[in-house]
Amino acid sequence: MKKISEIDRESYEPAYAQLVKIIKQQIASGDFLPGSQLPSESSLCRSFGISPMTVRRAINLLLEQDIVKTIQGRGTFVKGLDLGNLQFDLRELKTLFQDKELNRVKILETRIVSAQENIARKLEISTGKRVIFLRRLMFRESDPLLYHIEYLKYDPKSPIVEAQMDVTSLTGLFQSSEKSDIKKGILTISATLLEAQEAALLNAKESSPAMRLEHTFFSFDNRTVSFGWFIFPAEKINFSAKVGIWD
Amino acid sequence: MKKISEIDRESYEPAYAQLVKIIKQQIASGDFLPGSQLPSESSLCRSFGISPMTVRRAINLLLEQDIVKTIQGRGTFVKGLDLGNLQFDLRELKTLFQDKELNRVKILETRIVSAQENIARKLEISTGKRVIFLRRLMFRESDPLLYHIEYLKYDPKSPIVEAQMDVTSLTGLFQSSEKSDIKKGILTISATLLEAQEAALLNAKESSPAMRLEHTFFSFDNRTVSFGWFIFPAEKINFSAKVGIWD
DNA sequence: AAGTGGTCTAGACCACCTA
DNA sequence: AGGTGGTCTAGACCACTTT
Repeated sequence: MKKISEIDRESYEPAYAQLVKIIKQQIASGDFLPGSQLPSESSLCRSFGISPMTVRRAINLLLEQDIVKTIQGRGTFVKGLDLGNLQFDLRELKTLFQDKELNRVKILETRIVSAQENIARKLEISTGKRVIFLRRLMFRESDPLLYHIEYLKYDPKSPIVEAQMDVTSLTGLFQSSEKSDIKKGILTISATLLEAQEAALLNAKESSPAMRLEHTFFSFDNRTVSFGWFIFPAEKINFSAKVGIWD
Repeated sequence: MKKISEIDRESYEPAYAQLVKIIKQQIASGDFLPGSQLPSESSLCRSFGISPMTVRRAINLLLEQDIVKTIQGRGTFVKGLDLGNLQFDLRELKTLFQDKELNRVKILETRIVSAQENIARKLEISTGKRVIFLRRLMFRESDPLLYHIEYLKYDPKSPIVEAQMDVTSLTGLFQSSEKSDIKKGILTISATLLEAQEAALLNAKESSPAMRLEHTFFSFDNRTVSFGWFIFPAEKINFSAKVGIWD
């Protein structure tokens, strides 16, 4: 039960974080192979001179990172790779919206239209009702990158329309926007081909591959307030994810 | 400082999980709007009759779920939606590989070839060196769904080749595979068009949209062991993600 | 000075598994 | 019975922000 490494109590880095690092490093260097059992929690307490709660917290973090799995009464074991838990995030998109100066959003069209059948169904209203129709184009250094189409529910009785439009604005969505009227949303990503109009706007070839990110947003009373989709050419952006132990 | 709800100490559900539910429910029902401040941790301790560590754990979970943000010395605040932290997972793919009986994997080709320049660069070997070339097709109920191409580094001196092939098998990757030789991997998802051969195999039309999931895997000594990609027609699969508070 | 989040302790008790 | 993970306590101390 030798200590490979020790917790530095003077460090600004919390003990649990240090323990996470140590264990990850030991796994990465092959001290513990996938499938093998880690030292028990009480053993780790003794080895590192820290209390059970601190060890537990470190283990919980390793669990979240999908590096380890626990079986009550048996022990803690090193996991192998598992693509099923792979997660792609949209940080790349987020960074695009960070710098407001460099990246502008151009509103191509905004008007009130009668909802067609498919839109009405998505917004949970009756066909023909009025909805707000939006078309936006977003640039990265004057290069068109993202085309956005959105249908917003229009309620003249409670005209929070401007607030909705602000909230649903691109910059608002990709920053941590406070005070929004939106409680939840569901997004779906898929592959598609650029139509003529889209290709022209995005400065790309017609029928070339593109990613389509469809969204539906709901208000705090669980009613649909917005439906739409983003289109971006495949060669201009893509998403990456890492699995396993990266250091 | 009225209690809206209480912790049930008889429940099998841990106190911290119950507190998470209660706070989420209160936010979802509009008791705390985005931007507003939550009761302090000590206040929550008193209100619910639980200890600081238990409250802390609940807050940490809300932080992970991106529902709340904390500022030391100021308080805990409700966050609005933030698509920047949106995460897509491949659970849908994973479930496909769960039932081994229904979904079979057909190996179309497996042979040793000389590495072309681009493959050699990916595998960090010199051009012309021998690599293992694999082509697989995966079915969902006799419907071709996934086409997989992979190049494996071939090292005759330490012929762990079979182990590698097993590890890199589709079923192995999407289940929680123990004892793999792979330490980490990086995946990139993008949109593409089906080429003639791909379309024929996948029972789809040529030049129709498809998702491409490229992967590179590394061994425990940080050397590249595998490079390849999955192709699946857009209409047969897509990925969803939820944001905000869903219950 | 008082209130806030953040870390940590040194035990306790429970549920589960193996022997 | 003894070891394992899992939860929880009732305090302590610290860093930070506001008053």
